[in-house]
Amino acid sequence: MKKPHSSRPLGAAHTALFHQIYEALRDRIQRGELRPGDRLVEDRLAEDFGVSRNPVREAIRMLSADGLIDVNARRGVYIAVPDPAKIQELVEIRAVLEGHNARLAARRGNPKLLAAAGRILARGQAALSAEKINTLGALNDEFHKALARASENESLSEMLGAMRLKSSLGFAMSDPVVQAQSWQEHAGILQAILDGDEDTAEALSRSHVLKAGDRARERLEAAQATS
Amino acid sequence: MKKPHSSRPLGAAHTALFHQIYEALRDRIQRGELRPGDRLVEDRLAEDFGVSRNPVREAIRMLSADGLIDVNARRGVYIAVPDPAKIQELVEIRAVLEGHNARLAARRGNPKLLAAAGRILARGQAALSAEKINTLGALNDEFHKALARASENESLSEMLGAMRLKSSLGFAMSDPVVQAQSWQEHAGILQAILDGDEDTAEALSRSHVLKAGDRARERLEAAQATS
DNA sequence: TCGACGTCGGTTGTATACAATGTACGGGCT
DNA sequence: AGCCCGTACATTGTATACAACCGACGTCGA
Repeated sequence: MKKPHSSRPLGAAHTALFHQIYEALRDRIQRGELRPGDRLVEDRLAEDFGVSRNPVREAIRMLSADGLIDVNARRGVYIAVPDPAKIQELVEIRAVLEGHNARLAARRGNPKLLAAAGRILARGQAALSAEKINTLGALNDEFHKALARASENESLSEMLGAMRLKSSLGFAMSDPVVQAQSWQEHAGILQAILDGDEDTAEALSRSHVLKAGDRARERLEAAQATS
Repeated sequence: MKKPHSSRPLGAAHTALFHQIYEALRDRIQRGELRPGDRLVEDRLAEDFGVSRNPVREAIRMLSADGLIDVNARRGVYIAVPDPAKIQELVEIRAVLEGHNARLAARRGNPKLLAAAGRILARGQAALSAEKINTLGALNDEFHKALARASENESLSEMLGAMRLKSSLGFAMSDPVVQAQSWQEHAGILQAILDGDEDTAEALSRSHVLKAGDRARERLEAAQATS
């Protein structure tokens, strides 16, 4: 169950330990190394990271506030197990926000930021053609991040990032045909933004998120049915 | 600067200390007992609450993840000082979400939940007539909470609550005339929801949040100009 | 007079130690 | 056999102790 991840000694940055641990755990969750339902034991984490329990606990509190883990008082903390209904709620909210974000991006029309998004889009399509499926998940995240930046609303950008992470807990990537459709939608969204067509950009973004949410939910329910 | 708040010994509930402290600090921030820019010293808080520094630190980490406090590594933590630009960003996002929430509430049309909102509305209008201005802030929060419940989207409800808190950091209440207009808008929103008019409900909610945001920002900039 | 430097108090960051609770396992009873 | 209960262990929650760093004050020198 637990890979002997063997604790690289925390990249030795000059930020506080609890912060490094917070980011490390966050990364592991995002990468799927820690999966929903997995238990986090403070002692083990402390030993793995080569620190005491205090920084670990503080990191855990932050993850808890982010909603990435569930704390059962005195019964241990677990990676949050996605409840399909909650995920659906989050997806609906994210659809609205992502749509608004696209509208703002179209309104701003910042050439530099949109060009950056275009580059990510090209890389995604290239990776798709080359069938480098394992990199598509990260590129997908990059693309949405680029779009978020293009709206020039930093708070919105942060919120969308957090929501993407929360609503995509279990699964890392899907199969090629689904990815192909997804990147086609990406292209349409970016085009609408470049055209300055706010209504279309918003509508396409919304439906994109909702569709991706449906696909994810299907897979989630299928996975939970087998367990 | 520091009132001798004298530390009632934490209501003696049976939840973990760090959690109680988290909620206590959250409350103090919401009530305005702790104001933006105020410093939080771990030792003092620990002594005030009659506990050690560990639970205090964990509570601080949670508040930090919520965005309610700013942490300057090794330089102390301070109640977040609202940057007008950021507040404006948050208000815009909140307007979109509150609008969507109203749309959902109109779509659901849950009689019980809408009746509850109606009762809050009546209490607010009564308090307005009686010029009990100091209670209007809490009632305003209650009304928006009731509306959030009426959309029957728990995640949205939580997010809106967190955003209201963050975007209304410094100020507790405003003057009577502003409040009167605000409660008039509340009535309009609820009426549209009761009519099942999704478009109107959304539009009114949006403009309500944006107007309230403008008023708050004016007062904030005025306050910062004097300091 | 003014600025560089050293020292010291105050505060944050981390480690270790102890208390308290939950869980799992096994013995005894029916 | 099956269930109840008690004991031991594992783990969380909290307290205390130590280390590292920041900032302010004062001294010294130009």
